[in-house]
Amino acid sequence: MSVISKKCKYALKALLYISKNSGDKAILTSSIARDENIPRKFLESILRSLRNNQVLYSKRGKKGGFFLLRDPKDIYIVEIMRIMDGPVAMLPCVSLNYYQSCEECDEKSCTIKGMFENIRDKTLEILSNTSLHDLNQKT
Amino acid sequence: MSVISKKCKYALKALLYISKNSGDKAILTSSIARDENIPRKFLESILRSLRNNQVLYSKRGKKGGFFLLRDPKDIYIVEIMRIMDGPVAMLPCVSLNYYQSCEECDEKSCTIKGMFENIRDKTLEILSNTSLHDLNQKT
DNA sequence: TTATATCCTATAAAGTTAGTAGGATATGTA
DNA sequence: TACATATCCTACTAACTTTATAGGATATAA
Repeated sequence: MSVISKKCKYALKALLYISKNSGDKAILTSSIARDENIPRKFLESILRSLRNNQVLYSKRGKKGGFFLLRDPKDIYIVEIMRIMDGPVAMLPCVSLNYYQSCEECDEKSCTIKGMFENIRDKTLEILSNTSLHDLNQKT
Repeated sequence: MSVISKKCKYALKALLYISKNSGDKAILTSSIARDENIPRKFLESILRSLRNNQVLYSKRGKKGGFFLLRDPKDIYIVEIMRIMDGPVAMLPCVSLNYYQSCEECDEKSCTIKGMFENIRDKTLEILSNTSLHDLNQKT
C-alpha cells in the first residue's frame, strides 16, 4: 500500500489544530486528543517527535503545552511526512532523502525507475508547496 | 511509508520480463526467478494472482508456463499496482477503487483531503498512461 | 505543596510482509 | 502407460511494522 500511516495523519491533524488555535496560550495534548479523536498517549509520542525535529516547542508543567516553532506559512507538509513516515517516493532507490539501493536488480538497466521518479517529482511538487497555513485556509 | 511492496515490484519486473521475452513459447517461473533474482516460490504465488486477475494466462505441465493475456500496450501499470498493493491513494478516504471512510474525522470538514486528491490525480495520470510496452521501450 | 503537563522507557497486541514447505494436479512426449 | 515437468493450492512461519498502552519521572505555575 502507498497509504500514509495513522501516525502521520495524526501529526498533520495535530499541527493544523495547533496552527489554528494557537494564540499566546500553549496547546494541550489532551485538547487535541479530544477534539481530533486521537488516542492521547499515542499523540503524546507524536508531538514529542515533532518537538525533537524542531517543528514544535514545548513547555512542561502547569500552563504547559505545545507551540509551533515557526510560522504556519513556513511549515511544509513534506517535512512532516518525512519525519513521521520516512521516504515519500514509491521506490527506495528513487528516494531523495532516504535512498536505498535495490539488491536484486541493476539500477542502470532498471526500466521502472523513470516512471517512479516522475511520480516522486509530481508528488513532491505538491507536498513541498503546501504549508500548514495553506491547508487551514480550506473551508 | 508510501513505498510499494516487493510483491508489487516483483510483479512488474516479471511482467516486463514476460512481455519482453514472449514469442510463441510460454515463460517459466524458474526463468524469471533466475534472471530477475526473485524467490521462486514467492514468484509462483505472484504469477498465480496475476493469472486470477486476467493479466496472465497459464499452461500446466511440460512445455507449460505463462503468457500475457493482452498486448503489452494494453496493460497499464496502475492495474498491476492495484492488484498487488490495493489503493494507489495516500489516504483511504481519497481512494477511487478502495475507498474507506475515516472513523475519527469528519470528511466534509477535513482540510487535508484536497491535497491528497491532487496527489492521487497526478499519480494516476502517470500510472494510467504507462503500459508494459512503454516501460520496455526504455533503454 | 499541590495540581498539572510534558517526558521517557518499556511492553504488547494486531496486522502486514515476505517468504517457505510439501504435495496435488495437469500435460506433453517417449 | 509411464514419466518428467510445470503450474496449482493450502498451510504455515519468521520478521517486521504499526498502533497503541502502562507507569511513572520530571518540570513548572500558583
